[in-house]
Amino acid sequence: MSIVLLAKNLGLSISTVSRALNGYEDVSAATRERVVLRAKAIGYRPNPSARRLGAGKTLAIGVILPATGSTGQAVDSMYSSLLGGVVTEIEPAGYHLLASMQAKYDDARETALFENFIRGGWVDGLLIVRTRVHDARLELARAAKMPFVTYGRTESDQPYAWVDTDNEKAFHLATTRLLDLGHRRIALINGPEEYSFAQFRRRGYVRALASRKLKADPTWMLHGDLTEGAGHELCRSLLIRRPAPTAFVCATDSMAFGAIAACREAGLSIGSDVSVIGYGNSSLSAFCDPPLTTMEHQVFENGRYVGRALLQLLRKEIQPVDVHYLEPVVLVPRKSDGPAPQ
Amino acid sequence: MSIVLLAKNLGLSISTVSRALNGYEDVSAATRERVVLRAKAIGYRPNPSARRLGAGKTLAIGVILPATGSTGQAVDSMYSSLLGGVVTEIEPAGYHLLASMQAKYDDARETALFENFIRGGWVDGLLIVRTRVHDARLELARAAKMPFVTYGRTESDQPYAWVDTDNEKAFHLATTRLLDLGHRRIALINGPEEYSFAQFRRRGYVRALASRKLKADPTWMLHGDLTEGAGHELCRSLLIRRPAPTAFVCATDSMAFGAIAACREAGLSIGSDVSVIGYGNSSLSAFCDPPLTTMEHQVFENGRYVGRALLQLLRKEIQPVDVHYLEPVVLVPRKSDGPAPQ
DNA sequence: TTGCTTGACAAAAACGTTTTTGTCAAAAAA
DNA sequence: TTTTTTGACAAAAACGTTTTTGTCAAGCAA
Repeated sequence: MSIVLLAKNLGLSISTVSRALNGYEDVSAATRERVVLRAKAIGYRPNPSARRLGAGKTLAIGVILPATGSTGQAVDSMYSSLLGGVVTEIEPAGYHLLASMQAKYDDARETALFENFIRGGWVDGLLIVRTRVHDARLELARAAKMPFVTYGRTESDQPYAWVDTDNEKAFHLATTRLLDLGHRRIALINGPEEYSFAQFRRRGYVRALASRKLKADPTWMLHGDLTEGAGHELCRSLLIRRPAPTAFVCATDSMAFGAIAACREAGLSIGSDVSVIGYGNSSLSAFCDPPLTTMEHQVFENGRYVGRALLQLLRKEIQPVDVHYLEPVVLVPRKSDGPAPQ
Repeated sequence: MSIVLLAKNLGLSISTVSRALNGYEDVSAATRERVVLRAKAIGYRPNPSARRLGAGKTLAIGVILPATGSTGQAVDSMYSSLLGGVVTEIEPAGYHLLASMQAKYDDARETALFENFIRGGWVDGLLIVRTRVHDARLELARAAKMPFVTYGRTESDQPYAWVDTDNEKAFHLATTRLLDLGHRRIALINGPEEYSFAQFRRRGYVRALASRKLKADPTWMLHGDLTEGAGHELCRSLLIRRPAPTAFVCATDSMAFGAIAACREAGLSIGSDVSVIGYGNSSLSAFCDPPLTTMEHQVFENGRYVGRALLQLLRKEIQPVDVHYLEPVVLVPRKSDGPAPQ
């Protein structure tokens, strides 16, 4: 069922039918309605491939999922929600999400893959996730004149469209909370330092300490991947120091659970001997023992924001500089933290 | 940089260049090599849209992610890994993954979306996830003559390509383990009953009981969504019964964590007063307290299997009937289960 | 020599749209 | 009345490939 048949069926030209369906003004309202009705009646669906070729658009948004973990086989589950939000917004506009994946962290390979993806003409726009402090992907996208939105900020001398969580505020909040509880030996169990979110978090932590005239000890700010295993390992390495920390701020709930495991193994009671704060408000955090004090993070909603921004950028309704959305972060107090032990 | 320019540059016809690049036999080896080299040198990349239109293929595999939860905003994080596996396999073959999403469970809307997706000519093949006992999507895909692989089995009178986990075996294994530990009052905290995996799990559970001449009590086989909240709620409703269960087999680790929370609230000691077994071997399960006895589930690897099967189906190298992969399941013993209390 | 096959390439059609340009009557302005 | 504008549609070009069909010389068999 092509547009040719539909046009024949209506006794109109192909161009009129096409323009009627696409809402152009040089088609009378009566004709437009007739076309739309008949199209629906006989089940006409424009062929996407032809549409793409004709219009020079792919009707797709691309995303390259970063694999994590040493085997490169795990994908951060957060992305499920993020992409869900993006799709929710772009789908009604006729766009789809084209997902690629970077099998394992490897800078040269990633660049090649990314380059091929954007220069190959697969997508009209791009979602760049898990930004690094210096992120080559932005240059590649710009060079290809490909509209993009980053999820997370990065260092760039030109304006770019970003959606991010207020990581600095979040960790300032968490650290301040612990300081208010009387803690003075607070450790930071952070994510990989090449990611910009880790830098923001560290900054929030350092600022909070500084505002109480405390100097952050670099050996108490550790980095690891965002897993229970890393959280466990890093926490253990901190607990054997003397004096040991009395509190831990962790980059993810997963890391916090790992840290809690390490504390328990050391015979410490969570929430009294030692305090742990996570990040993400995972569904589990309310059900573990003790319930985890953590920070709320609306990933799905952020995805929706990203989707809307991308659509507007594609339509040139806005400029990259107009997309600067910093999600506010809320602390969810539960039972994994408490007053500092004497 | 179109194929026209490349052809001109080489002094060859467009058709010869196209056929050379696509490895046809009616191009001499010398010419083919010359074309390939020159294409690389001047950075020629075939335009995907034109390729799709010309060849009548979309070079894309479609998947519709099911949203879960009452708000319809959560996407099961398992899919990140599954899709990661799929992409890993199809990417090198030049295929991409087109992800759509069903915003909220709604049968009519879902069918419409699915129909549009496959009839709209967006994809060459389909991944159907989270199969239901009776799944209308298979009929739709078949009617559209769209190759597909399901992740999970379903009831169908025709052969179809599926990849699934041996849910029945898994729950037989878990239940038998609890029986061997002396438990006689074992409850099943299952997933939503419309999903076929829930049926298989129930079957495994019932069979295990039957093999010890025990009859499964229907009121001890409960269904809920795959969250901590549901696990918590269901477990609590079971614990107030007299006699109460001494063991729980749960459909996911998340549900198990919820169940554990409920047991703890009831003052029960996990692993001695009461036993809980989860499913999925989530990264957390090794780090919680007590470490969770659960079942290993290789989602990423299953995704790879799905990807390979889809490619072979598209190339007509195999038939749907040839794709019946049942992932074996392994029980990972930890500390959340133990001998039945006296 | 003649006719048939084969190897290697070229020409042209096809894919199904969108977009640009063209047409022509009716309405409006000069 | 004549010219210009406008409204509504049609014709044709363009998008960049793949696929089908055609060509023609060289090689081979009759």
